[in-house]
Amino acid sequence: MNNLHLTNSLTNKKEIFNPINKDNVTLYACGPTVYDNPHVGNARALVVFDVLFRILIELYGEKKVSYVRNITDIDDKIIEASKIKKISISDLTKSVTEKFHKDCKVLFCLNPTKEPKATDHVAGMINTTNKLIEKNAAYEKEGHVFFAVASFKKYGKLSNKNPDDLKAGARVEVSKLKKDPLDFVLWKPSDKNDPGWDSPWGRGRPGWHLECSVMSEKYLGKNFDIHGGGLDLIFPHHENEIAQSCVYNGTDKFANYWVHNGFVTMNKEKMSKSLGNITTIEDATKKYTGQVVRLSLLSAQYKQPLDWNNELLTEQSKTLDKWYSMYSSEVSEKTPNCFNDLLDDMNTPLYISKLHELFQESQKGNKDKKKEFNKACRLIGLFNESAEKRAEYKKSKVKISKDNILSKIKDREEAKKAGNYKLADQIRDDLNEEGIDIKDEKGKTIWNYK
RNA sequence: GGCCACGUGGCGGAAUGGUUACGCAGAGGAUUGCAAAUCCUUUUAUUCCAGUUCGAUUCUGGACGUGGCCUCCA
Repeated sequence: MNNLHLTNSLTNKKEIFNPINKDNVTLYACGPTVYDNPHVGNARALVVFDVLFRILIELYGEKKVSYVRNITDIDDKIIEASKIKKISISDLTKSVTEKFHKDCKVLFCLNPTKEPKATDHVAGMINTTNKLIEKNAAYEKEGHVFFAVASFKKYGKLSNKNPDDLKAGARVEVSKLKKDPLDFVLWKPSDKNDPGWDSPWGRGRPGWHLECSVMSEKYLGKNFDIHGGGLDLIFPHHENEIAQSCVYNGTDKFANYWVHNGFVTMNKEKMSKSLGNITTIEDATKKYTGQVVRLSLLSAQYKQPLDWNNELLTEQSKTLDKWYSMYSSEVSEKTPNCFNDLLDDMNTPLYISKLHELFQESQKGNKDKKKEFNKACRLIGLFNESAEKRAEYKKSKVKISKDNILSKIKDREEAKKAGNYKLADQIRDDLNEEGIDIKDEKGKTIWNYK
């Protein structure tokens, strides 16, 4: 397989990826709503699309891929959170955005080409809303503007839903202002104290789906290659994006490929804020390293569910420890053979199995394989910190001082010489407790931070 | 209720119409003062039923089970 294949949610089939323009391959991924600290579920989407970005870069070249990931900094959840936390909206969004950026860095995600904010694009959203009204695809009612779903015939194609079923199964109270229960809001009025912008329909703020349509068009064009996000965004978010963009653009083509990642689960249940079963990225990367979290997130194929638990993390942590013994700054220039496994719908587990093979061969002294191993690790965002830096990180978790360690090791060596193995073993056990790994190799004591 | 995904060894997790995934754990061996690390060898699996087929874990149908979407969510 030398072509990239992706499962397209539009068709539910694995398809060969053909970009519209090989000199500018375009990827849009839904970014965070900055109202609370990002959790491991958010991290999965982040890492999955980072890997896709890296694959595209490897295939088409760094300068020929445009990756846009938005930041949603206006939303009802943000307003609510700022009231609960009693801090201003701008302080809240600023601090959460900072935290998000920190998490991205810890997870070794590349910076997207562009990271637009919703609040910088309100004018564009008003403009789009106006056009949709002109086209009779939207209507104003008491300061609200709704998109009329009936104006888009293909509504429901992405999420595999037919509008009649949706109406029948409606579980939410429908606003009386809507002509059709499926219609969704493009613009809504803001209370005096809530953030708002002046518009032809009064002071208000945009609905959620509109920003992605406006920003993707601005930075990637009316028709672009890949749109990604979590499985839970398919309906209604992405369905609504498609509807409003297609009607606005007067086409039936928006993103050509829709890629959706599966959920992170806890005890088989979706990790989500509303269920309260979340682990923040900050906590996860504190306890383990960012790389361990990253490798764990890639241990299942992106569409499959991924259960988050200690066993997973400790296993990946062990793997990375092992692998780091073959860390090298000498990296092969060639694309490794196993890259093909990534091309096959990002089959990261299969790719990782090849990393194990390459590791074994490099350990046996095969220098080419070692270079290839190092290249292959970097390709999915591993080995981004040197072995020394990683050791430093581990050192920070150990309380005992280096001098103390060295002196204890000296004591142990003397005890060994004297044949006092009981004492020597005791010292080794003690150091082990402190987080120091001791091994005797060829008569020498080798020690490492665990 | 509608729609979707999934069900592989002790665990995680790929693949495949007939041949070892891989990792962790377990067992045996080499090595070691004993360990650790490493290396070698090795045990264990395709939810159930029916069909198609020379042959199905893989394709088709059904049953059961799990999870998800239908409301904010990555």
